[in-house]
Amino acid sequence: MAQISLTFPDGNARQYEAGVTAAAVAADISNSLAKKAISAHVDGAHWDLQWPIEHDAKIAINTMKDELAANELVRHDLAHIMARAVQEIWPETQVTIGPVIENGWYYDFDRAEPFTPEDLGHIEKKMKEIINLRDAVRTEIWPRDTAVAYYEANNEPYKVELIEAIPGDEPLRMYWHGDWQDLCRGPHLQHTGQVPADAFKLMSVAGAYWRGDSDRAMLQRIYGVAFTSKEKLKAHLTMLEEAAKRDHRKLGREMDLFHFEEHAPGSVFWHPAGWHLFQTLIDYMRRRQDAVGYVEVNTPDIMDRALWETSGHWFNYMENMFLAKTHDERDYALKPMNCPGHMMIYNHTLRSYRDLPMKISEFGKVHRYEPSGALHGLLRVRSFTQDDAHIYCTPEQLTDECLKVNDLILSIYKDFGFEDVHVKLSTRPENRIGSDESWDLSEGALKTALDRAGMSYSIFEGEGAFYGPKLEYVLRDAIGRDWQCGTLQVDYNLPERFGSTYVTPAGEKEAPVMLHRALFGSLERFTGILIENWEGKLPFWLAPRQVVVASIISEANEYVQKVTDTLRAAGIRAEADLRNEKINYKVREHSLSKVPVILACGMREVEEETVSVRRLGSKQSSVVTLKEVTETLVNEALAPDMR
RNA sequence: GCUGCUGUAGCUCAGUGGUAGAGCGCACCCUUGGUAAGGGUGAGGUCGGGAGUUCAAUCCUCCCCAGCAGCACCA
Repeated sequence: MAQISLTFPDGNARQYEAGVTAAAVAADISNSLAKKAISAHVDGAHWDLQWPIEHDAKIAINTMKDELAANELVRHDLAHIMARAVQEIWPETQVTIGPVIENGWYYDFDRAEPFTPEDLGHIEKKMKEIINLRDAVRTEIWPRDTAVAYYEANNEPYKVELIEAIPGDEPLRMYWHGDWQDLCRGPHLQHTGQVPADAFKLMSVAGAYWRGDSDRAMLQRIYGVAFTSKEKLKAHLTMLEEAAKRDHRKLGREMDLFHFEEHAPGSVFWHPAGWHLFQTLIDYMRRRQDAVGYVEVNTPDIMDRALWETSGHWFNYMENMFLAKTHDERDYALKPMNCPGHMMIYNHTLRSYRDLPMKISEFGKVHRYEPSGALHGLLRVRSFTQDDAHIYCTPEQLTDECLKVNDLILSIYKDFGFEDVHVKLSTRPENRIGSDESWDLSEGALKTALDRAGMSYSIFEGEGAFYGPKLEYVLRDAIGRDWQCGTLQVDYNLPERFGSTYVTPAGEKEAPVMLHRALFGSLERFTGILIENWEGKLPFWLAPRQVVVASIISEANEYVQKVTDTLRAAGIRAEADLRNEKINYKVREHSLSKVPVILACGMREVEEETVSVRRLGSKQSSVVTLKEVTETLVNEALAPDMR
């Protein structure tokens, strides 16, 4: 028997016979480790304790204390245990796939009857029974024919399809949790009792397409969350409750920012306060763009079909477009993008290389007929305002311009408190226009710009727009959720389709390259993200209602009005609250609606020409002079780029 | 769009085969109160829309619309 050498994390090595299992290695170290062991890492690969090790390797034995490995195993075993529970309760149910995801797992089932919320309770109970059985987990590698025959005999066509999709040279591994069997890559725990029975919870049932394909069967997916301890589960559930409190749809109502109506699904009715916030964002962006050479334009919302045929939208984007036919049968469409309008402006006169790069911006309201199920508050709407711009430049200027956009976008996100930004590069999709050469060039330009900026990014093959590849800027908010906002796209196609040119130094006409970019992305979405990120407690400069001046007794009303007028004259958004209510009541109400500053005035303040300042989130108040508070607030009201 | 669930007063929700209720909010009155709900009175609803079953539908059935969760799609 050949000998192999296994090196432990502390640098020591031991000799074993080839084919030794990680479990045997653990047992060789100590009995207690053998009991506590859950898996191993062998040369960095997550390794089932039952798998044989054939070669010299680095090895580390994992216990429940190794959080990453433990979570993966617990969640993966729970996926199997849940599938077993479901098949024990409803034997006619077919199983498909059940992967580990962030915080838990899911498993997709095919069953005629829908699972109900009550069913989840029954399944959970059955799962706990299975865990208590402490059934051994074992694994084998099967020949392909045997596996296919087995699943055909058991009427599990989904599994047969899965096997057929696995490359022929890959071994097929089977796992058993007790008598229940599943095709699975592994690794797994040693017995079901290793799963903490009190640290998981089934969360919800939802539809999901087989293999993620909307043309295929709709399965039923059960989601679960699981951790290594009851406390961690509890912490996760608490976090979910916190996230629910931040829901911008709820806060939008409480802060009286906007609402939706069933006759305009996916379109926002902005209330005065919400619209003020929206305009504050536009003012800010307009200043930032003015500072770096953009010019602002405005183009029509409804344009003739012919324009959309030229741009390619009519044939490539039709299902997302709102159409408008007039009584005389002329076909128009509401713009789903601003680019064709900007092409008209670019093309309106002869352009010189001296005009480039030319940066045309527009706060353009676009309409897209999104699938009904996609709508989600402000974050996914059917009519939205883009902080859109198109940069026309020469091929030589392209990379530099991409870099400038990248710099601007990062600087802007920073002003809003977002420093954790991920970039996704989406490359040519199947449904596209333009030559492969132009796609090579545009994808290359984006990659070069990212590399030069030293940005890390992930590539999403085939997810670009139909006219060009795109960078997507994804923001991570205060509670770790990701939101796609800004975008930068390179386009060789539209200038060509619209016959756009510029005159070169040599007097020849050439086609410019075009960049599409949006930094907030959608003002609606960005507003929603800001609300959630700050839990409605917006920074002073963004808060639509900045100050409420509240009287404590009615004798102070005149003074309250004077304070309010003083602040308003200084440019602060202040309101007087002279209602015949107790100060407790006023404080509570304005705190709930997230007004950042409450200034209370009673007779003391009247006599001393002061105000009692209470900041949102603070339980304390401090008395300062009217002059002083005005100066402080005027300073705080400045946007970050004005300071 | 797909699967499941939901739709009752401005908001949050209870309720019933015999045409409706609470709390908050709103209006009015009393109360002038010092930092997260003072008290009283009152006004608000074709029970999402349409059709069907029934002597009778807010409730049961079907269709449509909208919302929620997830999937698919996306800024």
